[in-house]
Amino acid sequence: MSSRTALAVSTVIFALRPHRRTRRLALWVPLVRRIRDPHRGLWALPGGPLASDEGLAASAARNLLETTRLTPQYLEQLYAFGGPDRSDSADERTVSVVYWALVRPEEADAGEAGVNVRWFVADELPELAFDHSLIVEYALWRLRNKVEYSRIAAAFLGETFTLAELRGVHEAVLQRTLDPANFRRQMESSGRLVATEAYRTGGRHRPARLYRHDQSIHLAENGPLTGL
Amino acid sequence: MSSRTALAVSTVIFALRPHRRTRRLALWVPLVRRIRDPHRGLWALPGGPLASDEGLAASAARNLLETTRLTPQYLEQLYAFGGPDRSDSADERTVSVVYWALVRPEEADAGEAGVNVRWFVADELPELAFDHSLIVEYALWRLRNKVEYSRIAAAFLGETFTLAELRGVHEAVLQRTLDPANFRRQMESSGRLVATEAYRTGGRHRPARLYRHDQSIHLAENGPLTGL
DNA sequence: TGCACTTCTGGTCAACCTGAACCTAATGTC
DNA sequence: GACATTAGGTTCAGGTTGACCAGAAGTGCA
Repeated sequence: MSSRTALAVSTVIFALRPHRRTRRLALWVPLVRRIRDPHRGLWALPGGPLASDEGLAASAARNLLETTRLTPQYLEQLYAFGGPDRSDSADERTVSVVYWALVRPEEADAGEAGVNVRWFVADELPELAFDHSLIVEYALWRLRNKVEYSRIAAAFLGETFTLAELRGVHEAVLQRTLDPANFRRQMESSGRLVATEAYRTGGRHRPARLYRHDQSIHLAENGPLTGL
Repeated sequence: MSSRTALAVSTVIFALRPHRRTRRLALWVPLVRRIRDPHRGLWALPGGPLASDEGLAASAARNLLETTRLTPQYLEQLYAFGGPDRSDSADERTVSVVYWALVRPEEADAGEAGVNVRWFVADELPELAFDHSLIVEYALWRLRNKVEYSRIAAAFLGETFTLAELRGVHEAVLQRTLDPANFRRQMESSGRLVATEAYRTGGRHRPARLYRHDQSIHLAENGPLTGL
């Protein structure tokens, strides 16, 4: 009854890199090892208290930078978790505003530095602190839904890319193979792609045309909140 | 820099009632007149500080009950707003976790009592306090999106209803007319409806069969968060 | 009683979308 | 130059969608 309520911001960060065993693209998530009770020693989402003069999204981006040295290509609010049971300690309850972010693989490599930070494959996580397992599960659900009707897959890729590369992102996120011809038809008719005159050569096969995304289209459509 | 951060929970409450002029179904929203600065006299979303021992959703439901005497048929988190600029006063910043709720019209009538509470048609709102106009706009956007792929329209109706009544809800939310025959076909093939043996008589036309929703299907699919 | 009127309900049709299969094009390798 | 491999394009069947039509079954009125 007399408990205080603390406000924290955490972030689920996704990167796309080959799985260690299968070499196929998989989603990776960086976690931070807790160095104090409760849940000391368990892995948790990067996050921290909200600075008094910054916005929620800014706090997520700052914390992401501090813990993983990364800047997100895409950042969106996921959910605010505030059950009275998820307390840090007996006399303090924490409400967490959680964001989810997408970063490029090159960036993810550069971010390996942090000593208490380690990257995990998103579907092979260890036991996490607090309710963070549920949070990651929900973030994965949102990502898998959103990749189908937005162009957020672009956040995993560079400026230009082949349709096979873009398809690889979708396949890794959705965890199923997609028909190349049908995928091409869908992407071409979506109007989100712009064909360039460049080609990706070097493979032992016909070169693939490079595309880029139409920059005038937002990564994801969030209605009236698009600007935030 | 030295400002404190307060945590509040607000709710955008939707009911469906005939428009005062056109007599057509429209979305209504209850607002509360502010009795203190800042924005004294302006209308604002019902809400209040989070009690220390309750969950976020519970706080929204309690506040909804206190200000409008209503219990929601549907309640879902909308977004957490926390820009550093939306402060109540110079030295205190407020982070608002906003929910949106759907209530039945009968309930909405009973809720007229509150003296500083008034219902407005959702697209004809006056100037609102803080960033509440944006919040309502976003809630409307979410509602209009969600009504197309979930069965939340049921929250506006009673236990049983005719297809015309259900179509009326969709038309009012989406603000466009729908073909009765095609709407029927879609609803029937969705598997969400169960036909009853009762009919609605009394109109000067052929009686309409009454349907009810399949209770085993959730109002809205929220993935891993369905239980919360 | 019979007719007008209204909405319910079931159906058709063309356009579009989707998944699946197949074919040709263009490169590197041997 | 033959071959393996992936890019890129076409076709076909099945399902879905919007537009429209017509009979069914009530109420109200002559």
